[in-house]
Amino acid sequence: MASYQKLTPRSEDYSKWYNELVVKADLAEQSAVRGCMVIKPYGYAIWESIQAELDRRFKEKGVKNAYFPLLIPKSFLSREAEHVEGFAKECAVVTHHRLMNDPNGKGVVVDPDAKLEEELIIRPTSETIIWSTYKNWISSYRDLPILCNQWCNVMRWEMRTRLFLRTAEFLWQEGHTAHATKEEAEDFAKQMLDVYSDFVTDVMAIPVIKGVKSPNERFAGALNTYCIEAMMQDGKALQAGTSHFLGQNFAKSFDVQFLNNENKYEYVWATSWGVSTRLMGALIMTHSDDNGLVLPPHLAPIQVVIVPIYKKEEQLAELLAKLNPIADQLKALGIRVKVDADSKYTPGYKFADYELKGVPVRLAMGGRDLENNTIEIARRDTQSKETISLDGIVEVVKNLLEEIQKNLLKKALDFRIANTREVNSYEEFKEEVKKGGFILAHWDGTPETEQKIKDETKATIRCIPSIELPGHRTDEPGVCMVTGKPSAGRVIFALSY
RNA sequence: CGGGUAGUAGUUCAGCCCGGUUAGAAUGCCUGCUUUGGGAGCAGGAGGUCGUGAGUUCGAAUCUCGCCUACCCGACCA
Repeated sequence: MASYQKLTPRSEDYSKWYNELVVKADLAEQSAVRGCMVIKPYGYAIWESIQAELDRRFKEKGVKNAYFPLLIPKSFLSREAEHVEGFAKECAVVTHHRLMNDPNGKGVVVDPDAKLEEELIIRPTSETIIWSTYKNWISSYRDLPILCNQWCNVMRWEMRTRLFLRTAEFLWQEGHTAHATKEEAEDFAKQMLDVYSDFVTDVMAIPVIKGVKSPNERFAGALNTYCIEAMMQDGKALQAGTSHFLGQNFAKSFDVQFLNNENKYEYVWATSWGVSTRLMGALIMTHSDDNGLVLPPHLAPIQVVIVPIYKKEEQLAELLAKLNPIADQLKALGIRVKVDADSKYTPGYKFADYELKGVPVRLAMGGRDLENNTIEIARRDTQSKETISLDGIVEVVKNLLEEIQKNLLKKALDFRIANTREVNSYEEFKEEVKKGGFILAHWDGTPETEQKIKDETKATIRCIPSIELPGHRTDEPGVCMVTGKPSAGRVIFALSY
């Protein structure tokens, strides 16, 4: 059960607040293995909602789910030069296939005779195993496009881990598509970014900026990485999703060619795109407050909790006679409702606990309400509550859920706008970066300059925005704040997760 | 992976410096009664090989070393 202790306030220690919230809201906890988390039922329910909604949207694009193996032959990774360079440092490697009793002691040890001929790596991403497979699936332009996605776990041996934000093992989906033309592949990568952007905005109520990654931040092996970037409450940026145009890099590395309608061989064009359990971190750090989690209604496992306040069993029966029909009507509208008549906890305890868990709307009814034909309705996002007439309560709740959804998005967007600013000199930039938020500045487009800025300020280019930002023009030319060389437009700099 | 800090009941922590009764507290948990409009009260009860493995010692939660895990700062990264 939840602890009585309050969360560390965000203003005191943001990082501590986050860590405590994840555990106390019952989302996830540490496991015995470094960097690997246990996602608890309440947290997993949220992830399942994310999965279900995204999966539906993928399928609308014609994407089909499949499954590729966890283990990848070590040699596959090195087929694509940049890819191996990007991932080699953080791969877990399987070297043996058997254990044996320790001949001089207790327990078991690795059997030295069971060494694998070729070592296997645990997938940090699946491009290589998938492209080695696609080679067998593709021979003609009639086989294209191939649009596959898999929901799975991957492992990257991280040095410094945090629940949901950066774990050694994490859950994600990875889509991998094969196309006959460059234009089609590039277009598909952008379409999938739109899917992410719409989902994160409409369902998670997190405003995002669509854009393109600078070369330094590009996915290892991609020609272009499109991304959505969100701003957390502490002003740091978080990459919420990426979609890559892979060109023909993997097709060439794995020799995947098709015969076009002129009977000529061509290499296949590829994309890959993914979002991970990191979205859970984005969700938490966008909306939640010092009292706990705040969930957007579209994603909340429980959207409405109903708490009867009673003194005697007879009174509970009387209250439930009123409350159960309300719950049924809400359920009939597809609203996820929980009636909590458990006598084990007092109403006050329940109020605090459901706030910690982020339930968007709470209804409470007691003796006074019975007399007056009223009910108390409280919303999690603003922490406000009022007592209203029972008449039309179902409609009121339904509308309130939508209002909360909108309000959360607006609040987050207002915050982002308030913390986005233009900077023109590098001196000013150095000062402004420390304050957090997004900084729009001119950059000469070279990796060297980007690296210099990163080394000196820790800020990186989050993206070259491809959408209009409220109150700012980013597409006007200027001069690089560092080198004075020409710049095509402003890019977004920030400290990031 | 480097530097720092920490690990004792489900949880938060005291005890450790200065080794020596049966290792404590709060909270949570279980039982009963009583309560229930913002984390209720009383009574009783269960719960620990002190992260782990070695070592020092007559004796280790306490001293030494290795390892594991977490947190903070770096490097790296979704």
